[in-house]
Amino acid sequence: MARKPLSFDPIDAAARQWTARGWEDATAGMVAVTSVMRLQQLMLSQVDTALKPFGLTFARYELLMLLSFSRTGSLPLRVIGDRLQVHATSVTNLVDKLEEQGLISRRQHPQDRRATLAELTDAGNDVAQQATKALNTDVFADLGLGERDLTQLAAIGRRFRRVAGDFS
Amino acid sequence: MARKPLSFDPIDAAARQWTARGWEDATAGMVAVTSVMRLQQLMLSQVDTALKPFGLTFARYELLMLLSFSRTGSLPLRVIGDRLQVHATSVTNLVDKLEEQGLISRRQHPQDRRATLAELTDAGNDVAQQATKALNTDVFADLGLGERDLTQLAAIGRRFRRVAGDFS
DNA sequence: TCGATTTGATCGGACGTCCTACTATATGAC
DNA sequence: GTCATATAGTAGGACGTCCGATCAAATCGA
Repeated sequence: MARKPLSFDPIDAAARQWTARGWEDATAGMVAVTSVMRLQQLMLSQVDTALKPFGLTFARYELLMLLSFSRTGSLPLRVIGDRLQVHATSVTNLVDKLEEQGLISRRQHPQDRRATLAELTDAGNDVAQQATKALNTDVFADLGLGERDLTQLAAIGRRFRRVAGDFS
Repeated sequence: MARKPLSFDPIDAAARQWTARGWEDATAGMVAVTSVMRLQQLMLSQVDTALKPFGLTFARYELLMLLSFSRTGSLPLRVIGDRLQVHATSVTNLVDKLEEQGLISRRQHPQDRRATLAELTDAGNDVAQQATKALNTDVFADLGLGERDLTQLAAIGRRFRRVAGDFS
């Protein structure tokens, strides 16, 4: 798990290069983007590790939870893609895998014959609940950041997502 | 490019579900992780779009810039992996592609016969400089976040990366 | 009503990431 | 000096993401 830490902050090193070359008006943006890239990598790694015993990845877990939050335990693939903010082909891919695992099943949409519903199976529901428990205690409940950092991170993220057109 | 925005914030919706089910001690962490995932997706998309005219992705661009910042324009693959915080196989993969594009070349390490150096070519250096210009003006200089948000994001990211063991 | 357009889902391909396994070389211990 | 261990890089495979193209079904417009 643990690779040996560097003796310096690589992003800070990049920032110094940026400034030294006269790109100071872009330095803050470069640092922000690079930081988010690394944060995602680290967080995803922690999450996937916690999910591994259940045969899940974060992407599959999110799909499962989305279904478990829905009224009927089923949603059209199109809606899943919208909510999860991923491409339609990614949804097809995830649904294929989860269906192989027996955690969801595909059904015909009653009205629209083009559409397909993904429906949670009993096994899928069980796994989702257990995985949530593990994820909450092993990762989400203690990320290593203070309450204040978490709040600010959420707020900044929300602003960026709104500006980027995720929601209005 | 623009998918139609949702009428609500999907992460906020998830947060309400979390709290409603009594997982409030994990809600803030879940929101932080999910936000970072989405931020990364959005930022990477913007960056890759800006880089596309140069035949580059962000991963390849970072490798190029790392070399351009080095004294000799060349680094052992191992060092590249450490700095970029990616797996050795990812480095091999990136170096393969960049070498095919003629932007870098592989060389023998003078001392260690196991090791390989990646060296920037003249073409690689040119592309890196042009790509940086585009990236700085098109993306980094105006992310859509305020100065304050950028600073806080960098600070929070730095704390998390340190706790996660990236550097000391 | 009937043709044109849009929409839902899938296939094939590219990309970057990780992991395990493997080879070759270097280093350390005795 | 020799053997055991650690390190550098690569091969093969899995995963999730995206894009472009495709096909069928729904919807819109004249």
